[in-house]
Amino acid sequence: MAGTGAMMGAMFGAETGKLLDRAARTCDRNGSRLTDIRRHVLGLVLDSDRPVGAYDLLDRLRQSHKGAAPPTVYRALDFLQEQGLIHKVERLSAFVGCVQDDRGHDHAHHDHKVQFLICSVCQRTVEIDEPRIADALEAAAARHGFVPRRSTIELEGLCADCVAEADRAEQAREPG
Amino acid sequence: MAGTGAMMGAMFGAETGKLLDRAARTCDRNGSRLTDIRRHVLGLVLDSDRPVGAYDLLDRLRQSHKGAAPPTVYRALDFLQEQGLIHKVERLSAFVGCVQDDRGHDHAHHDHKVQFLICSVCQRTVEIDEPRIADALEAAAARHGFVPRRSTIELEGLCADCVAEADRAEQAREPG
DNA sequence: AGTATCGACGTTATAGTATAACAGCTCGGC
DNA sequence: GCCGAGCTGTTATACTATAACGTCGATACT
Repeated sequence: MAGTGAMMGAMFGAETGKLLDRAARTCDRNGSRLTDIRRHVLGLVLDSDRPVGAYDLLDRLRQSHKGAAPPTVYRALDFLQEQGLIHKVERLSAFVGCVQDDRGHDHAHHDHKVQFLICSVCQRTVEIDEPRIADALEAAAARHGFVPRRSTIELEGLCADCVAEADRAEQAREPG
Repeated sequence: MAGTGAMMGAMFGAETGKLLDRAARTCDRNGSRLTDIRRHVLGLVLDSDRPVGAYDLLDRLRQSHKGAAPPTVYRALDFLQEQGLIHKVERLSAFVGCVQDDRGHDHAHHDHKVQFLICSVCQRTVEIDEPRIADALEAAAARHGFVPRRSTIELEGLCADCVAEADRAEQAREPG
């Protein structure tokens, strides 16, 4: 019986496990509690290779937490967003993990400077971090006397893989 | 009985009326039909000084179109977005008008290069058009082999008016 | 130990946003 | 007149999110 927290870790792969441990340390530093449910939800998000919707998470969470209901998962998601451990992709109403380096840059600042590239075909979403984009937006805002708080910068289109795939399909139809 | 279309125009103010006529010409040029319902929904959006939700529009639409249901308004909204006559503000799940100059710049291009400043307090939302922001985002996308289609660039914060209001309230509490 | 408090969670109900599916109608071209 | 395409009517339902209230357990202070 070497601690239930450690048992939870075993439910995810090694890679995810490392990230979860890192997240736990982040929460410790913030004086907040990464409970079993929160840790589990974070694990589910991290284990996915694309953004996950709240009700998808709920279905998966129920496999281990029978009593889980929508508020269960939304509360966990709210917490994880506050900790900067996940982000919401607005266009998809779905969530992606964002576990930084331990000594990673200031999250409070980082949090509203993130950008996403969202593939319309495969839904895979990558986070990019080009401060100049958010900076340009904030500069424009300042010219309107606008005080910024949170930005949503998302670009929907085709990822490199799906472009290549589409090209291949095109070639097949018109081999000349 | 001088045409029902003209009668519809009378339901909105002069300013909105002009924009509606302009929108009608845009649709003509595109070979698409600005029907009564679509025109009415566009008028309601244009008449509001802040973004309007679909079900708000539905309530208002029902005052003249008794049988209107959610699909009625969503269809109109889809059409108007395709025509570039309105935009959706993702953070609010609400819609704002965007009727350009008659000889306005290319809409297909414009459409995915728009940015919004959204006030958390009063909800008023202004559209800004800083090509450099969208350009920077697309340049970053290109470096990932990503082919862009539509961007969502929204900044939530406090508009100049609400900042001033907040300052005044602050002064009142601490007059020193 | 007693107890006040606070944060997390359980549970039920409901609000808010959006679309599926199919039927009927109208308008313009033939 | 008839056909086809596009627009609308209608019903039902899916999906996303939160309100409201009760319980429980850990913590800290007495």
